[in-house]
Amino acid sequence: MNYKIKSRIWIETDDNVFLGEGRVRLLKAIDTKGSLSKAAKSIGMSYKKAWTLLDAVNKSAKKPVVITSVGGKNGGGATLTPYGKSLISAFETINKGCWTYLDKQLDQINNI
Amino acid sequence: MNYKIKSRIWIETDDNVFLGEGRVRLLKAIDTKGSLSKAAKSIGMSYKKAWTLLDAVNKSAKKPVVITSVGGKNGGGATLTPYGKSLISAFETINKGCWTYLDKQLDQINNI
DNA sequence: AAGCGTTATATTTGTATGGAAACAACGCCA
DNA sequence: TGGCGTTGTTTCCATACAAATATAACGCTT
Repeated sequence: MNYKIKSRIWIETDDNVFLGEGRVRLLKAIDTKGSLSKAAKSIGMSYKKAWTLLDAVNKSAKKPVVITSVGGKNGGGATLTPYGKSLISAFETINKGCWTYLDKQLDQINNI
Repeated sequence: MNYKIKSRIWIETDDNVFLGEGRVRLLKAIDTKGSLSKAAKSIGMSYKKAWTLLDAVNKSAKKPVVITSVGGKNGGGATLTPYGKSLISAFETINKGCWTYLDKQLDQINNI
């Protein structure tokens, strides 16, 4: 059995984690579901954890990432801003590039 | 304040973590100290945790990484094999390459 | 005005992780 | 042969993390 190289990347501001793979997955679910509770349920995450993650994202973001509203037409909801969509896109592009870089290095480990 | 991209890489075999940054730090300390207990103390890690990590490394490695001996001249000890040294070197090279790749991608995040 | 589906928040409960300490086994050495 | 400094292993406890539960607040809708 050969070795595999795995990686995790994330974005920080002042030692606060801002964006990682789990948060990106949550943001994408928010984009398709339109609500935080439905997004959390769709990815098997508790509402509380989802709310905590979203709160951390919004607190350390330079511009708003998700707009939430309480009460109203359908009880409220959460929508991803264009800035949030761009962030997700950039994150995933960089992440894929990291994977392909690591794949190219695999021989250095397996051929020792 | 600008964003920073951070990363963690590790090596797996069959869903078992084989080598990561913490294990590499432990292996390097073993190389300089010659014993597991002294290595653990030198990097502020409990002996039990160090032993557990080393056990996992040895169990999923394709060739021996650390040779341990019980009893004897100085009570025993732990020595890094040439294979282990090569692994550490390759791991750190790949890790640095990952960091420089990510640094080059930073503008994609900060310029949105 | 009551009901609904949200967001937002606090409280409790359960679980997993990690450290501390204790101790057996081992083999050289004096 | 007893002492020493290791590795190897178990047990217990504390702490942090995660999950479940409960509830308030909100504002449209009917």
